[in-house]
Amino acid sequence: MPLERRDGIARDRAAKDELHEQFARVGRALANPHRVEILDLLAQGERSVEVLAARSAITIGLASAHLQTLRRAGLVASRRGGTRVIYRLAGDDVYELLAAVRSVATGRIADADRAARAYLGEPVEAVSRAELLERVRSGDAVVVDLRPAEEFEAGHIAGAISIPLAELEAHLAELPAGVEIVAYCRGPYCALAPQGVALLRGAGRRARRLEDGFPEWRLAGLPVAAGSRPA
Amino acid sequence: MPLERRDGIARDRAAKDELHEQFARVGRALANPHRVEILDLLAQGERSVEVLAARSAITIGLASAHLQTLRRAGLVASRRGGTRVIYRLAGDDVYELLAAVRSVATGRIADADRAARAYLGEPVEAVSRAELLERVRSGDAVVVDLRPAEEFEAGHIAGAISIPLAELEAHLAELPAGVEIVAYCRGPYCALAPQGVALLRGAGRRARRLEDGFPEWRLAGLPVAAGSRPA
DNA sequence: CAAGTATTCCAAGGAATCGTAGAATAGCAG
DNA sequence: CTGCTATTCTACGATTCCTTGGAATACTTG
Repeated sequence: MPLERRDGIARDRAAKDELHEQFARVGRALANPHRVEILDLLAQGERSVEVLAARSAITIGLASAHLQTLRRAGLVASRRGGTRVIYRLAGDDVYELLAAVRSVATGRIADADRAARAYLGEPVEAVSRAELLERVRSGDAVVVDLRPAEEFEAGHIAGAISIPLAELEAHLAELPAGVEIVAYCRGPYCALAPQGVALLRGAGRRARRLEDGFPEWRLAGLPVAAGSRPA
Repeated sequence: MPLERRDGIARDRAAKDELHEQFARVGRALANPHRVEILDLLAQGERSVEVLAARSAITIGLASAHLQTLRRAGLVASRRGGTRVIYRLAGDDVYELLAAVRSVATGRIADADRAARAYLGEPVEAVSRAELLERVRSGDAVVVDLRPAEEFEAGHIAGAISIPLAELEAHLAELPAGVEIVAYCRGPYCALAPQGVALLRGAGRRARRLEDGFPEWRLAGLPVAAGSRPA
């Protein structure tokens, strides 16, 4: 084989290796459980390092380090907001990537499916986005956002009311009787909605969860709202 | 805070950590450049360890180890075929995951975009799948599969002819003059089609590449064929 | 400009991963 | 049953990643 040709192939291989190395950088960013959890949290809206650390139960220093790993991989971006640094997902494609990872995991790894069932409980019938949209229009259902208040404020399904799961029991009386309650939270792997539905049913209410969560609703282009919750 | 409540939260956190750990297993599988390349090769069709090792320029032992990492993560499956072990992608969702990783990488990491351009050359206008379908029906174009013969045999666009890139120059005369030549290969990050198009244009032919590659064509539900190429 | 605080940086130990080389295994073919 | 070959297993050093604790930095706010 002539030298020129061999050089061409070697150059090709080096460029190909470099490209795959770059792809693997994204894989490495997804290779740590804390980073996956942080991405899930950021899908609800932008957050400071401090809040992310608290919600994912790690130290601030560790959260900062993971956030910078994510930033180097292009998955998150940041801005300064007053005295703190606010991180956000770099784009909708990042959430779609996260969704693909979780879907493959639960669909293809038996242990992952088991872990999901252990955390979420056995899957129950969910309300589709289309059905919910219709029933809200006809006043046939009330939509409850079970996430922490700050996540509701950063963005929520238009017309939903905010009742963080911890406060749900105390606010049962505020929920109208007669109509079905549809609860939602962060996404398909968030335990708030299943737990809320179980609590509501235990209290004798008709309740179901919405399929998936707020990020999927927003990405579907359905009506959303933002801002503080009414007193 | 009552003990019962704290226990509940602690149990929750353990279950949540375990779930995120499972998600991260998939991320770890994508965290190595050789594994990414192997997935790209397997998207063309099932392959033995030996062939995968040769095509990705690594030793057999290393290929075997990576394949088992991928299998533990649920991304590939294997069967025994005669004297060899044949690996395949575990499902179409795995290719979609790979596509999401590569798309985020090139879209969000400047170095990755640079590496893609270095390997593939500057992007040129591609033929859409819909357009190609139409022009093949009207006999207005000829479709050339530039991948190695074995990948063509494992599955190709219906009506395409197989001319591996290395043989393209020698088979120029077989390509009809007058009609445009549409070349395709493994996917959007495969260099065969860009190189083939450059060669054809250098020989005075009208040539463009198909957008993406064979896996995307198949996943779009468009007509495919399999089997050895005509002599 | 000074004080306060959120975040980042740094150092270090321990764990996991990577790639190589060679031995061991498994299953087909004769 | 025996030989052959593709694949897997094992052991190892080198490298990278993870986490912690504390020091350093940067920026806002008054």
